[in-house]
Amino acid sequence: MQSMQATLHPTIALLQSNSLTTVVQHEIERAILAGEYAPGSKLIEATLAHKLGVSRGPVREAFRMLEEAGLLRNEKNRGVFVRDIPIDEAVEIFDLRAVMDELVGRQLAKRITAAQLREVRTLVEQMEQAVKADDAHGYHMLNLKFHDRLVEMSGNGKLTAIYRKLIKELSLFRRLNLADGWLMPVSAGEHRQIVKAIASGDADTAGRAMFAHAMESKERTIENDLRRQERLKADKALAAEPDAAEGVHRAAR
Amino acid sequence: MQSMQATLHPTIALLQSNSLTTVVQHEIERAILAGEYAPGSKLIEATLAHKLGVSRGPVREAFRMLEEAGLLRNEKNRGVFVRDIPIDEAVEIFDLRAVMDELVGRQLAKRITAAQLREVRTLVEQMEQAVKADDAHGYHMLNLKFHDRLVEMSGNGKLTAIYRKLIKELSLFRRLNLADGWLMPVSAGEHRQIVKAIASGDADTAGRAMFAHAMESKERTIENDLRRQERLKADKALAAEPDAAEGVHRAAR
DNA sequence: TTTTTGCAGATTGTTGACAATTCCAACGGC
DNA sequence: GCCGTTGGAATTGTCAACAATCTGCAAAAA
Repeated sequence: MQSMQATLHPTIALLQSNSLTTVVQHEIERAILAGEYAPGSKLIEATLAHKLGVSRGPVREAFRMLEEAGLLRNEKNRGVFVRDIPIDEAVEIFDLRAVMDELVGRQLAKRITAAQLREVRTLVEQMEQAVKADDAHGYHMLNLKFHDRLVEMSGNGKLTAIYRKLIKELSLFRRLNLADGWLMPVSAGEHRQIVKAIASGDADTAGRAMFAHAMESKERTIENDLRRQERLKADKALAAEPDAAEGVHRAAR
Repeated sequence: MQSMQATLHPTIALLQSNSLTTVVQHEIERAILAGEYAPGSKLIEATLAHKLGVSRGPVREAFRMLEEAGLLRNEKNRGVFVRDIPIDEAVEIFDLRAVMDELVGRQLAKRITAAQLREVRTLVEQMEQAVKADDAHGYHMLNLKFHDRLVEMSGNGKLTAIYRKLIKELSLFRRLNLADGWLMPVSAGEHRQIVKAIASGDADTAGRAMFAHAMESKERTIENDLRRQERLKADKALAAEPDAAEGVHRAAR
């Protein structure tokens, strides 16, 4: 009798365990992380409900979940908005991630298996190929996967869950996106060091390598944001005096 | 004009920013943390809605939030239950908390103010008085406050939020409650050391002190759980052979 | 011109009704 | 006695309607 459960068609099994609320939640989360809704933009219950072919109830419940997950912000009687992470919060997240990564490194140095080591080495090689091919997007994806796998391999489920939550929130920090074309080779070199330290079995060294790597990307992000702020200020000054520098190509709006 | 906002009566301001969902969420959370709903017990939408004088909608939305917050667990078509944290997850949380506390210690060593130092010293003294008075409950409350204040003083909002979330989940680890009458004096001594290390301004020492303290309570919890498991097993063995040891006073059921 | 007031449309907050599912106990066949 | 079945009760999932609130604009007042 119970064995029939296993033979059910995948689609049916999906509808059996997922309520509409869950489906809606995942779809909205996917869309947000894919950048289909920009940070700060407003989500309208009725519109989404109609688009997904459900009533407003499940949409509202999904909103409450995503709100608690840190992806949406709710203003009573005004609506829900995609959250926009300010630079200060991003920095806080980086500090937190650093100590979490340090723990990951320490744990992995002690308990990583040969198969897992092969897997992360493959990822590092793929990243180095992406650097050679100047494929920033591919590199970014591999980088995310590399760190996600390391955290998962640490064996601490709670840590994994919180790490992923933080990464999702970080992706709402707009200014991050344009930062990664920068110093791919440096980051790639650090990855090789990390794997080496973990493979050596030295917990302290592995922890330090992970911590340092996280702090590096924090510093890179801060610098990049400063540059960005300055460029924006300069842009504004130009807009205030439109008679000067007519031929300069500027961003639209 | 805008200054009027600030002069609003507190009650009005409360109703203005809190929807029914929010109120219900906080009430259920309070009840859970106060132990009014035991871990594993089921919460019925209609019952709660009636008790709080609202319809099921807000209750369901509050459920989704508390689910995401890790206090409730949802089984489709079967209902929501107060989560019961298994020992393995509790251990994971302790490891996480340890590295977070280490970060707190490092940050505080650098940036704690004189006023803040006075405040935590007062808390330590109050804890020592609780030890003398053999007031386990008072000690427990002060201990929670002591650590919460330290985390908050670290100035990292994200860390504070996650720390509090973890503490709430830990409180659902039933077996914890009976563990604290144990070694209050030891724990109290460690607190004094922590404050001393922070006051000295040495980041490494302060971090280590915080880390070590967290690990100590982890070990204490594990030991206590082992003892508990054994006692339970012995109890079961007795129940299986009811003819032996008739006069022994045993827990009901 | 500037500010205020009033209204209409859009959107969110809340509710009660209905559909789908699970639970449980009584029943009957083996 | 044991197992599967079959009702009905309890509970959750979903929906559509209504109430409350906000937004933007246009007309009126200063």
